[in-house]
Amino acid sequence: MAEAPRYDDSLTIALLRARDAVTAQFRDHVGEAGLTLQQWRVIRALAGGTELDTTTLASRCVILAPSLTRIIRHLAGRNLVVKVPTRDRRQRVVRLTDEGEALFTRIWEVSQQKYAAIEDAFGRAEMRDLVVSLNRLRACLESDGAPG
Amino acid sequence: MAEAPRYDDSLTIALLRARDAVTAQFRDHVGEAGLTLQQWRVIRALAGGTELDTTTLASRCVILAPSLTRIIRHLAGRNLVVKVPTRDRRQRVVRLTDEGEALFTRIWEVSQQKYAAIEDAFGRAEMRDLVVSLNRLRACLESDGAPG
DNA sequence: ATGATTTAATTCACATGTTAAGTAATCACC
DNA sequence: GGTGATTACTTAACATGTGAATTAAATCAT
Repeated sequence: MAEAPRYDDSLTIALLRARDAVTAQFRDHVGEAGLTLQQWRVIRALAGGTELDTTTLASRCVILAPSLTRIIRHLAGRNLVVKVPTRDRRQRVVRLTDEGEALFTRIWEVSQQKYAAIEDAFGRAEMRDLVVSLNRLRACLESDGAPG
Repeated sequence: MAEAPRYDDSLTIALLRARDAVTAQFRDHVGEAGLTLQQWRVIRALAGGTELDTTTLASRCVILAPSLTRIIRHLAGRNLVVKVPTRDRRQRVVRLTDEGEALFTRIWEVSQQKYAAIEDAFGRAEMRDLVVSLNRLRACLESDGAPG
């Protein structure tokens, strides 16, 4: 068992590299608008007048709650999102401002093109299969199949 | 829970979620040994007496150079890695100490079991296909197929 | 050799990841 | 209708992600 572990085939590494490669396609464009990719995911999730609470936003954007708190504060400081009053005052529900919607629209158009370019390069069917496979992997693990 | 707007960049989200699900399988175990997952990747890459410079290490572990600088400093402070003298004195080549190798061995055994459990849950063939697919995706994007 | 250029790594500044602890509002229940 | 548990979020503390600037050492072109 002293054999040096093979590293290149590792699922973890493959996931990290693939994620890096994909996000790299968008980072510069989003960055030119003064947003990080995480901030952009939040903006996107709220586009079109959608109002969401922190927990739902965190889940959809795959961002942990403490990070989201900071991101929301940042975006609110730039007047891109605003708080929406709620019945349950523990919840923090936000939506985009007009300025936020405008920024979304500006970024979204090019972003879509870049996504389409990835589909073209990799193949539409293969990409759909890949997403299905990734989601199945997640389902397997989250249904408590693995931890020893 | 209201209607969820479709995420057209579901690939990004799927990658993030899958990565979270996979890393979650290892985080607790590695954490009990006092390591983060990134620190563990470094230890793992150096296991078995391997000597590597910062650039190679960063590439194999999918960690950016500035992060790696801090991680190496941290691990050196815990006496898990040491610097190896080099001809080119710009390079920083490191290897594990005996203590580092011992810690690796201790974690590696259980880690392997957890990895096998993932294979069992998801399917060995499917997992191999998934890794191939992820690597092909990366190859497509890095060969300059997409950026506008 | 000398200086310009390139390379390897680090530092800096800020944003996010991650866990644990804290706070305030709601809920369950008697 | 007040008390304890739960929920939703925030803060705090530290580690990493990220891009730009910096330092130090090797290489290159005269």
